[in-house]
Amino acid sequence: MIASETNPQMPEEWLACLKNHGHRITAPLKALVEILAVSSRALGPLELVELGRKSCPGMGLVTVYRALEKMEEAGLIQRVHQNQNCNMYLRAAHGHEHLLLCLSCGKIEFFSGDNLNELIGRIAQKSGFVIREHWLQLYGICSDCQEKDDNQ
Amino acid sequence: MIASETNPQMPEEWLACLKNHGHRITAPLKALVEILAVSSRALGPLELVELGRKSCPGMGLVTVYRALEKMEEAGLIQRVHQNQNCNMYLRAAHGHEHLLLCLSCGKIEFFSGDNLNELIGRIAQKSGFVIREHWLQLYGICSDCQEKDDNQ
DNA sequence: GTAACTGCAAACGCTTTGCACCAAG
DNA sequence: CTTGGTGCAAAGCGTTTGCAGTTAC
Repeated sequence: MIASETNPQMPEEWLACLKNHGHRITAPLKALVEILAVSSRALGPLELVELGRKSCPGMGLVTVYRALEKMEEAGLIQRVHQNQNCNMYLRAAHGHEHLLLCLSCGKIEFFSGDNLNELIGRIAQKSGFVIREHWLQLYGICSDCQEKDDNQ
Repeated sequence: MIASETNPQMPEEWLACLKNHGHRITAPLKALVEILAVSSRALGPLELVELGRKSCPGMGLVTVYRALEKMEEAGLIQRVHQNQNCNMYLRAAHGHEHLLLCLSCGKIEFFSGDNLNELIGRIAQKSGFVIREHWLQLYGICSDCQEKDDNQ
């Protein structure tokens, strides 16, 4: 099972978390939470206003930036780094998850179960570094996009 | 042995490579190559102009951007992604190298010898993705910075 | 000699800040 | 009622583009 299967109760949990962090639950924030909590793609500020305006017309771009700041600080979302755009956001990893990104459609799944301890120990010894964290991402083509390619 | 040990002949090889790509070898380009080919830290445009002006006074920031474009296109440098700044450049990885970054001083070493085939195969099977590439980075504290911390 | 490269200045686009009004609690 | 949040407009900042002069080859 892949961990990115969406959990329909998540938006409510996000709002509770944001409330706990001292933030008010406003319509724009709620709209953005409902988008980001279930998105299987990383989204940038411009996409987020556009999507957000569907349920919250007139939402300003500035509000998106401020909401992203709050959600990131609350540990709900993470910035996704890709070759080009590093300003896209996705729900934060739970525990020891890493990202698997589709190079064609941008879909992202989470995976876990890497065991890098042996490698990390070896590199630490060779380099003299004390290793604090690691960052692993896999890039490929998701099954939907493979089918699309086959049909062309 | 860590692969980032600098190779003194590298700047000349970079210039030959850039020439092969149809670029003229000018003073600013040469100065920037001499900096980037041997740097053990990722450098941003502003740091690069500043460093470049030591051997090439009056160098413009625009020239740095254009030189970076050429070097990246020629495969000589890569963009380094970090939590904050994603606009810093380092020599490109040779073959199957990955990065090991010092969180304290920014020093970067290359390492190789990861074996993720088993993991990649398992994730491919579970997710249905065809995996094309992977991206692995380790973050830690280098031995110099460990000593500094000890002395404080 | 010619075309690519340079540095400057202006333009551009994304992000942040200031502010008056609004609304959550 | 209080104060954090909103949307607008303006400012800020890193990057890109246009251009006339310069230089590699």
